[in-house]
Amino acid sequence: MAAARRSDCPIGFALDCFGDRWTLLVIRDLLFKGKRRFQDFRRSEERIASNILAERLRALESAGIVDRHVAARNEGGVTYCLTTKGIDLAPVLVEMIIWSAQYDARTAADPEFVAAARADRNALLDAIAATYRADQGRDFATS
Amino acid sequence: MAAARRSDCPIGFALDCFGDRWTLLVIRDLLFKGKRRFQDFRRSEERIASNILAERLRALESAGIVDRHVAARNEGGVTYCLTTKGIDLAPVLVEMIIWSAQYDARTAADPEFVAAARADRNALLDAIAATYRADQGRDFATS
DNA sequence: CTGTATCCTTAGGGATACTG
DNA sequence: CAGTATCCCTAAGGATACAG
Repeated sequence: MAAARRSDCPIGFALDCFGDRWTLLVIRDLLFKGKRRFQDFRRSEERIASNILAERLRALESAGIVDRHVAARNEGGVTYCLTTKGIDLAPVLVEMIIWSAQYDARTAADPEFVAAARADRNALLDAIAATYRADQGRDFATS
Repeated sequence: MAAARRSDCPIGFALDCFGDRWTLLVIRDLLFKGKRRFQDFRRSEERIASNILAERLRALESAGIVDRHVAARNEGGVTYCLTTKGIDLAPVLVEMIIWSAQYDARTAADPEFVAAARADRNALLDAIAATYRADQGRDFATS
């Protein structure tokens, strides 16, 4: 169901994976907002429709960026989490956040986050991955 | 003509600026392929239509990411170049290239480029900016 | 709660022709 | 060469209802 890729360019490939108006927001929710459930994503500020969300999650799963887990009955519900391939998108998102923080006055990026990124980017990325893996989902992206 | 922004999230802002199927390819052409002219962009592998290209260039200009220059008559033509704000998108593109190089076998990223990025990312970004400003437009992104 | 299923609307995009 | 102007069309997205 994936659209035919338009070129062998790495930028083009990345665009094919997450170059639409919704996918990166879902990844943001996973990476920075600790969201794991369908309804969590739906409640995000941007108000994604349920059919669109379902489709994006399926696409992300089939791209190997997200894992879908069906919890035991008594646990309730379905959860999504990033694979390593998904966590490896953190640098892309971080650079986008830094760029927006620099050029958009209205952007609600955490100044501490940006300062940390500039001071020691590798340490920040390690921290993000560690935090993600610890499943604590601190909200880095917005105050 | 810019669509209303959907949120104050920095990721959302970035998406509003270049989160479509074409804009980042134009920026790629400027940043890594030394392209400066309308027809250059049109000749890119992905074959953008002239009306779409014109619209994206206008949007990029009005976002302050690209500057439009009308050369003297004897110089011929119109050229586009990145502003500082546009050059500052290099980190985003670089991370996308690294990610694609890691996860897509078909991607035609220059191994030297990726190695340089991993070895000393800041040096690479400086080199990109310097090369860009020197207007040499070496082709970093693809072999 | 996690999705499907429909229906409908619109914006984005392709093709093509044309202009200064 | 650097775009406009049209026309057309489809895929992407919103609303809503509902199923397991």
